[in-house]
Amino acid sequence: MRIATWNVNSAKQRMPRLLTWLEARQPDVVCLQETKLTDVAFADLLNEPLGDLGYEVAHHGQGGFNGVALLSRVGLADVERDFPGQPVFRGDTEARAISGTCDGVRIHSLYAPNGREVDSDHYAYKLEWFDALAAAIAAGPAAVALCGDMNVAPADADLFDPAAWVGQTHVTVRERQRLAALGLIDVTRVHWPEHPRLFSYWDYRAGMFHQDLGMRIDLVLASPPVAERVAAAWVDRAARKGKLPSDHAPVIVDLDEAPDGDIGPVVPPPSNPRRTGRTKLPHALD
DNA sequence: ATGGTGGAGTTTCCA
Repeated sequence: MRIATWNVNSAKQRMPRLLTWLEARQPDVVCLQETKLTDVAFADLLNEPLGDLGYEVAHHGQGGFNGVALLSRVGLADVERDFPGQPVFRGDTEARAISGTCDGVRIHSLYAPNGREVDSDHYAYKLEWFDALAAAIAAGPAAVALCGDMNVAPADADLFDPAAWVGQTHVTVRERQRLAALGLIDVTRVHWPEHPRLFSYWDYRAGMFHQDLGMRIDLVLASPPVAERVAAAWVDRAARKGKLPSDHAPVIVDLDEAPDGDIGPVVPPPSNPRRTGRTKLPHALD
């Protein structure tokens, strides 16, 4: 099963690219963020072309800002908008979370609050949002993947220059603690433990992408039953190139088949690490 | 030149 997550920065502006990219990459499950559309507008624009590509679609949007979607061609069950305990900002529950079960995995498409300035009301909201998310995930299914724009760079290695972020959001200890407290595995980093430029976001301004001055804030965070199935995990930088790109690149993760629980009593071959149960994966979140 | 881009939606806010 191929899972992808992409902050498209307006599904309307990105529609031609999105459809071309889906055909090229053939993801089975797609998490989108910053659609910036209402549910009606998203459906009017995309339900037909996405249906033609074989996807079931669930969208949660408010128009203008935020907006998340979940596409699946391997089943899309028990769709939930928001998550239990999700905080409000200035009275509004923002459209930042949608989840569904796809081929046995609970998939969350998430757009974390930006935080704006450290210690602003938006920053406090961001921390509360992560706290509530952690509680909701802990109470949910064991096989889970959080996919999306988490607006936190897990480590300094996820920044082109850590000095450029001193005093700014996305890198503070409190934000990184919230990310780590989710207790999940950052599967892209696990598969590229030493990669110095595993960025997923580059500011539109000042030629940042062309100089590869970016940061990694788009993540797939998986629980052990999912993480141990990861065969590949990468950032699709090509999708950031060319005309009218999003400022984010997609992250793509391939999962091996789930272990089959219906083949009778199994004595797992001890030489196969996939069957010996997960003990430890390197480079979990700091 | 006192800025750099892009998307929202009206005029400035947001990222």
